Amino acid sequence: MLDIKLIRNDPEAVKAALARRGEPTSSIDEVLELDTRMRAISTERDDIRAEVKQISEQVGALHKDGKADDAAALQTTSRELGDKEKALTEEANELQAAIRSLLLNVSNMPAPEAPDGLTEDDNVELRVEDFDLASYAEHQRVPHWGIGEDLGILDVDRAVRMSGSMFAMYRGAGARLLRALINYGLDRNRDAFEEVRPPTMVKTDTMVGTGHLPKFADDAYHLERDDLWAIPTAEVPLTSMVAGEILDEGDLPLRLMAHTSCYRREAGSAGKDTRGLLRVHEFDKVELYAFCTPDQAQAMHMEILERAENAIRDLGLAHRVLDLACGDISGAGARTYDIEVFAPGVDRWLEVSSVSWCTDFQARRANVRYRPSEGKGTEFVHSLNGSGLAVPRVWAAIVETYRRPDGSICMPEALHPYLGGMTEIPAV
RNA sequence: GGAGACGUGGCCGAGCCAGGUUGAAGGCGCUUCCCUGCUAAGGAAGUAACGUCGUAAGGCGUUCGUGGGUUCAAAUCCCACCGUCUCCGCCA
Repeated sequence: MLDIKLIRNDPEAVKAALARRGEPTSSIDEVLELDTRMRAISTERDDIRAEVKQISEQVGALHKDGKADDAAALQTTSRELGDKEKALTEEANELQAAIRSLLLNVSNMPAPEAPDGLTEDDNVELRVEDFDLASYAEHQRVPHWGIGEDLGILDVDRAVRMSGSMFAMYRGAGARLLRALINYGLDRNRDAFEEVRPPTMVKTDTMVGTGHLPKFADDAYHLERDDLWAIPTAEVPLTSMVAGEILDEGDLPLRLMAHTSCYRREAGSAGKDTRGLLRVHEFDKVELYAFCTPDQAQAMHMEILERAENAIRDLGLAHRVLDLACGDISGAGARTYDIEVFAPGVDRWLEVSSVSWCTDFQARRANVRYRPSEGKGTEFVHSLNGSGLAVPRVWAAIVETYRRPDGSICMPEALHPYLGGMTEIPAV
C-alpha cells in the first residue's frame, strides 16, 4: 500500500511513477478527493466527541452534587451531539473504507532506477552465463516430459488423472532429485537465513498483506468452507510472520527462508505451457526473505540475488539475469531481478527466480514496523523476497541439460551430497 | 465437535460483580540524573502506538482481543465473532 501522506504531498510524483508501469492513475485523484473529505469530517467528529466527553464529566459532577435537573438538560444536549457524532462517524468510516479499497488495488511505485518499458521485451539483460546454443547436442534437445516418461521419473498422465491438467507427479529417482534440490536450496543459505516451515493455508488478511489480494484473487485457490487460501508462495506467510509487530532495529535485517508447496490457479494461462513442468498448479519452492531498514535494502536485494544466482550457477545451468522493466514488475515490487535458466530440450528460457524489493509497500499492508535505535517513533520496514530455488523448472533444466547420448542423466556434482551416492539416473 | 476459564501498555499484573478526573494502580524491564572509590543496594524523573490540527510548544481524538449494542458517559453492562488455556471426544 502506498503512503497516503505521500499521495497528499506529491500526487504528481506518485502518478508519474505509476504511469511508468502503465497503470491508470485515476484512482490517485479519487483517493485525494475522498481523503480531503474524510479528514474534514473526522475533525468535525473529533470536536463533537471532545464536547460529549466534557459534558459527560459535568453530568457526573452534577449528579454527585444532587443537581439532577441541570444534569438532565446537559444530557439532552449530549444526546443530540451523540446522534450527530454517529452520523459523522459512519460517513468517515465509509470514506476510509473506500480509500483503503482503492489503495489496496494500487501497485507499488517502481524504483527510479528500474528500466523503462511496459512489457517483458523491455527487460534489460544484465548478464548471460554458460550459454552457447551451438554447444547443445541432439541428445540434449529432448523435452523433459519425454525424458521423464522414458525413465519413469515423471508421471504427468497419472497426476492429471487424479488432479487434472497442469499437475505433475515425480517418481523414483525423479522424486529423489526433487527432494535433493529442496535440501540443496535450503542448506546453502543456512549460514544467514532462519529456516521456517510455515502453514500453506492462510487467512484472507494474510494474503492481503503481501498484495496477492484483493487484486489477484483469481490466481489463488480458495477453500470456501473455512475461508482459507492456499499460498501461491512462501512470501505470503513469511510476510505475515511479524505482521503487526514493532521490531528492534538491532534485529534487522531479519533473514528467513522456507520450503513450501506453492499453489497457483494460473487463471488466464489456460492452454499455455501446459506440457510437463513448465507451468504447474502445485510446485515446491525454497523462498528467501528479508525484512530490513531502508538503508539496508539495496545491499539485501543484491545479497538475495547473488544467493539465488549462485545456486543456479553451482548446478552448472546456463542462465541469465534480467532487470525487469517497470511494466513487468509484479504489483508489490519496486525493483525486480529475474533469473532464467536455459532448458535446451524445450529450447526456452525459464524463469526460476524473481528477486523483488518491495520497499515499505508490504510492510504497510501487514503493518510491520521497527524502532530506530536513534531518534523516536517507528518506521515501516522494507521487505525483500526471492526464490532461492523453484524446483520444477530447475528439475526440467537439469534433466535436459545433463542428458547423455545413451539417454541416461548424470547428476550435477553440487547435488551429490544430497543424493546419497546416486550420481546418475540410468537409461532404461 | 462438547463443557468450563480467560483475553488490559515492552513484559507481569490490578481494576470489571456495584459504569463517571483510569491511558489505565503496583511491579519488572528500559532511559536519564543523584548518591556511594568500582559494583551491588538506594533515591528522583521519564518510559505506547496511531490519526488529525499546528512552523513549533502543544491541542484534540482513537486504541484495555475484534466488531456491534445500551448509556449523557463503557476496560467496566449486553450480543456476536476471533483467539488462548483446561477437561472430554476424535485423530497422524
